[in-house]
Amino acid sequence: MRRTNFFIPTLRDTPKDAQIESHRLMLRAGMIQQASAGIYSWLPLGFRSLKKIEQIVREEQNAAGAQELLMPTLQSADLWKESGRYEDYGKELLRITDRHDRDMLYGPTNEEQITEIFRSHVKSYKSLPMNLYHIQWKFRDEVRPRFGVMRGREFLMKDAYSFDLNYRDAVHSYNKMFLAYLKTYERMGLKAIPMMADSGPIGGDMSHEFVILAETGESAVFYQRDWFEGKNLSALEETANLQNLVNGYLSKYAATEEKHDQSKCPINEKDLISTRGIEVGHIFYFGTKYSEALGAKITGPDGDEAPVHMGSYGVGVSRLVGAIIEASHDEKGIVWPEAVAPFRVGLVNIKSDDKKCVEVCEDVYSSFNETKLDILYDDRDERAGAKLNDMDLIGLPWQVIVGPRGIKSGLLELKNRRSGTTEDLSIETLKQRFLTN
RNA sequence: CGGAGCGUGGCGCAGCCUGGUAGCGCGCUACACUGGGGGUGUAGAGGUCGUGGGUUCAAGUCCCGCCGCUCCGACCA
Repeated sequence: MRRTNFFIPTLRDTPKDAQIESHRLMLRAGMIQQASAGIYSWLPLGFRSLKKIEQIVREEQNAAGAQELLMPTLQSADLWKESGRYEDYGKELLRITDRHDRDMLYGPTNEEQITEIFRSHVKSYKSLPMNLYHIQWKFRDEVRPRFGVMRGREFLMKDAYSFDLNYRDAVHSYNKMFLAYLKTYERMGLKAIPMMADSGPIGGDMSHEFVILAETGESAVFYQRDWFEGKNLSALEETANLQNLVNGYLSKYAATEEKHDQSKCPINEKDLISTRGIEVGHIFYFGTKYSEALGAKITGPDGDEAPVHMGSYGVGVSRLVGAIIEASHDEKGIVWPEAVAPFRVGLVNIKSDDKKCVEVCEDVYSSFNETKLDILYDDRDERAGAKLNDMDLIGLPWQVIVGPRGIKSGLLELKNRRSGTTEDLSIETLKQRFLTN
């Protein structure tokens, strides 16, 4: 993509409303624009990262055997009255009335809807296990939205719902999701810790929050000092016993503020790290809470009918964009992990009226494009400083810098955004580095 | 929902106390010089001062209502 054809309204000044670094950077890098409190438009650059994150979530859900579908954002209130949550959910639920004066709501979550789908089609244990998910916009009318997309009112979330015959099978489904989550976050370059958590208004008795550590995180978290030792996700292959794998992750102490009680904590205070974290996923097993309320019953092998056992599994997709930036930035701007960067490589022409520089840039640009490798070519007629600062702000993992200085000896510069290290390469070496394999 | 604050060109702000020609920096447009970390000069464009009412000869400025946004707290993916 050419920068002159790609809308990135970067800001030099920091908008005063932004309070935390990820929010400031998203605004400055031209990724989002606030539409109203807690509601954002995703501009092209932000949209690209959002979609990359969404796609990783999707791939890992599919790999774990979940099936994607899509449920609407607007729901009839009827099902919610049936489950009792229309009354219970309180003011966070955005209630709407249509022209016929029917009660509607903008879904904050979809347990009722998915249960309705399930109950009208699935009657036998032979169809189980089943896990259905969608990636859809949700709305929770937070009293006080803040921190940009990390705590918006409208947000994009992946929510999966598992259906099983009994508790034992449900735990297996839960474990599969548990491990899928670890893989998902790892692919995004994040270290997420599963923590014992409260299940909140969704209800249930087994629940974990996936938390990434960040000083500016919204909640206090506690975990054992040596938590990360011996954790190896590549051991997550299907060969092993799922429960053992999960147990391995849960063997060391980690809990959110609500669940943590120092007086009852098995870990000595000096071996415990107290910091802050951002919740980027939450999984629940809640048994038959909704299936009973909504009459989602299945017939077992013994011929008896019983409510299906359910779990739900959320990933805050839009929140992750902010969370990743919160966990990965420096004083110059964003530092994207490669898998979720809006573009993998940024190409900077230092001297845009130099014929030779243009020629080399066009060469690099077209050969990267041919292989569908994400590249953003800053072809604007700006000063070098402006382009380089912008590139650092946007935070693409690699910068290819083309200027007259290097061109003389047939070299261009490759800079790693994270480490800041640069090396001089020939065009051919550069192409080989990125375009092979 | 309790407490606090802010709405003035695209962004950041001054002007309000003490009423009297709407300003600054950045950005934007054109041209020239310039060209490896946001350069310089010249000439420009751009504002219903959130909104409705009131006081006054006169309101960005004073008074009242409303709306929006932000911060602290309580709450949450």
